[in-house]
Amino acid sequence: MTDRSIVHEPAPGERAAGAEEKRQLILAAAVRVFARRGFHTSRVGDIAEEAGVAHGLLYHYFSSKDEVLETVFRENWRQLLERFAAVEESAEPADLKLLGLVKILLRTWRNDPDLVTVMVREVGRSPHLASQVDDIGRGFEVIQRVIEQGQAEGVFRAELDARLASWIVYGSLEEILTGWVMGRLPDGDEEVARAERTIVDVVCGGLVRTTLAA
Amino acid sequence: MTDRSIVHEPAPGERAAGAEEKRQLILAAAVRVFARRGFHTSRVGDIAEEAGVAHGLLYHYFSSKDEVLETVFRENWRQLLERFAAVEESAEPADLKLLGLVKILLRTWRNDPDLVTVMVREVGRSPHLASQVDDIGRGFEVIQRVIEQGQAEGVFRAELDARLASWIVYGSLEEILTGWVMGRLPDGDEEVARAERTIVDVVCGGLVRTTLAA
Amino acid sequence: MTDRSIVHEPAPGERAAGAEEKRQLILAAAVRVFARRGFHTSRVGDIAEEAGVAHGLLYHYFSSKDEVLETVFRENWRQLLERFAAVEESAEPADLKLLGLVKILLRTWRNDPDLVTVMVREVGRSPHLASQVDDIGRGFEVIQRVIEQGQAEGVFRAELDARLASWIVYGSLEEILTGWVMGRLPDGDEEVARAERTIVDVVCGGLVRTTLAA
Amino acid sequence: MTDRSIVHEPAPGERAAGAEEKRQLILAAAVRVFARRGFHTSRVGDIAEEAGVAHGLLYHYFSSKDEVLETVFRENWRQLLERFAAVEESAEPADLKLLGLVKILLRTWRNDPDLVTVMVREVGRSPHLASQVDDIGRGFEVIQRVIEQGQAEGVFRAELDARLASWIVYGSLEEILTGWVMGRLPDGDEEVARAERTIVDVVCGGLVRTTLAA
DNA sequence: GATGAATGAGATTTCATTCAT
DNA sequence: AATGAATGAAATCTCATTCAT
Repeated sequence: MTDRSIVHEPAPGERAAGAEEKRQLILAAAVRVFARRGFHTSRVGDIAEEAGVAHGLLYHYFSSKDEVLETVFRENWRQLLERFAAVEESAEPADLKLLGLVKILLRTWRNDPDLVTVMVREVGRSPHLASQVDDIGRGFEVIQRVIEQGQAEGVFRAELDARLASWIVYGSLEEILTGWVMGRLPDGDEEVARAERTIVDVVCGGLVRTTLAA
Repeated sequence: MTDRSIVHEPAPGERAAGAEEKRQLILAAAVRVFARRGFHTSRVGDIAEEAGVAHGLLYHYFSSKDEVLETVFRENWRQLLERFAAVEESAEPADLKLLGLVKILLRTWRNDPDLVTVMVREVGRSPHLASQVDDIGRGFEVIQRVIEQGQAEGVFRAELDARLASWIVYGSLEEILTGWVMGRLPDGDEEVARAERTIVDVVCGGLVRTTLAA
Repeated sequence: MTDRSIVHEPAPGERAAGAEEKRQLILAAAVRVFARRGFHTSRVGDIAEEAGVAHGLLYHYFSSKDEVLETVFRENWRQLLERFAAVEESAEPADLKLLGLVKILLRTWRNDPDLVTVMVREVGRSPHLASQVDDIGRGFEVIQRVIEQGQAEGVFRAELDARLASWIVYGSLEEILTGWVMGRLPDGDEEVARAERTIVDVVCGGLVRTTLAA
Repeated sequence: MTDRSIVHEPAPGERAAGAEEKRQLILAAAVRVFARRGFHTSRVGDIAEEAGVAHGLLYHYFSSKDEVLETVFRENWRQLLERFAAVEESAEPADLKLLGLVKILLRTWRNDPDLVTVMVREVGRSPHLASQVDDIGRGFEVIQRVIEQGQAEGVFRAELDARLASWIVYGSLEEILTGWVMGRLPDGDEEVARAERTIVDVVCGGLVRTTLAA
């Protein structure tokens, strides 16, 4: 929606609007199909059928099956990055920012599990989606900067490698999402809340019981 | 190698030995090819060529391309689990055990990057490898038990969810391996050593600087 | 031809008509190829080439090579059964009906030897064409009912097993068709006419010279 | 057995006897497998497995899968022709000879249904078994000569085409065998007896009730 | 925009046959 | 004689993509 305002609209008539709707229809269908069957085993015909259009139409909006996946990733990851940026720019202390980032990712699961499934399973580790490399990196960088900020503020330990730490945080998130995606980890509302707490708790406070805390 | 002594040898002749060698040849070739091109884009012919055998022979030893991947996973993961078990059964305190587990996984990267590439990219998140589900879970369980042991010994904080914590630890490991696999994270000897330290450091000590430590 | 008027036409445009034409093109090509090389030794590519289309198109209309054969059988056998029914329902005496049925089968050879070749060689005795079983049986039943009618009318001997007799009649026909198909029996116009006569003559009158006839 | 005496026996030792046994073992297994799955869908490995030998051994005794089928046909058809010849040379009248021939073929079904299945389904109509052509023809010729003898003796009607008539007789037999093979016709002892009677009855006496007979 | 017929490269898998042991 | 590992031609079928309508 907000997105739409950016896109070139040839005419404010129904034609263009209808066309854009179809495009979104196809993208949404693709997410469902990719989530269900995986990218490689999904057929272009499956996506078209799920969207209720002829499969030829898909090539009106996208140049290939790969581009559909890339678009799914790009358009959604951009939204995520925007929300990341909002957290980063907030006035919170570093640890609360970290919690904010964690919440953004984990709650996306509740909102759109299919989308997360696709992101986690298909995009994260496939080497052939060119665009994704930089964009994903940008997510890590936000986490890294928040950690560095915490170190600069004296809240986080300065001796830790902030870059590696950002990978640890992100890895924790992605693994738990994967657990939910694969159905190997319960994912009710309560569990999501607990996961948020536990990740921040472990990553910030560590597993070890400090003498004072005891 | 160690395997060989365990394996049933149908006949003490060279035939069986030769056959087993070929099987291993194919499996090793498959790992290289899957690492290079990904499972779905690898052709059976590529594997055969890499192994220096006719592609038909592959079907003498395996019933399908899928079974090759499954076998790669199963046979190697089993080895990993055995080494995990050794660490778990050692007399070390919980945090050192955790370090031991971390080392096992991260150093495998140095020993056999292709294998890790395949495990991380193809197996970890593909829902269609039946056997894998249980076996992977068994890895998590070891980590979880080590954490629970730490909690029981009073070293680790008891209020943390040990199961989620094990996913966090494993996710950290896998993400950094992924970083190496994708070439997005430097992976020299020094970096591997630092990653080991950082993971244990973060997970055990947390990011936050405790008042006393300061 | 007659068929066309019955078939459901999805749209009154040329598209559907063109598609149906292609389908028939493929079926006709398949008959020629199967007749020439036999079903098992015919390649899907041969059929496509004979039809002048890409082999992929065959799978647009049929789900497998087997289904092509099944369709050839089903659609043609149905026509035959309709002509059988017409004879059965006519007002002729039983022996003339029998002659009618014989003529239908034997003259098909002259009209479409390839089709008969396929029917005789590939369909009649292959156990894996599911649909065929019932339909073939229906052909026998017509013959049997005509014989039973003849018995009821007192023209045919009542003590004969009508079912077995129908198999005898049909076997006579099929064997002579086979002889033509295999080139072991001459098949000119005259021979076909003589075969018609001889079959009816033998089956109705018997080989034995009756005293009176002598 | 009787056969064996004709074959060249390299030495009267066990080696040769054992070898010949294996050959027969393979042939018998082939008949069972061909009957069960059809020639084209039977694998050489199936035959070997059924025979309990390695599939390589098959090529010790036969040059190809085709040759196995050809051998099955040749060796068994020869036996049949010998029995046909015995009937032909007997002193019986033509109609009884005809009955004799019918009995030979139909009773083989009871003795060895698998063999008949293979003969009927695979050999009779496949154009690629070279040798068979002449041999099968020889069967027809016996029938034809018996009919001609009947005509010469004045028992059978002279105006009938003896050659076509022989095809009719043979077709009747084969069709009923096919009915048994395909399970579309009951095949108990009684049914076999009735089939014998009916075939001779129809073919000799005809379906039509003669005035006197009535 | 929309359809779906048509294409054809390409992938997996099968299996008869060979041959070293 | 006997085995079964090894070969590789060949076949079916899939499916992304194009394009005429």
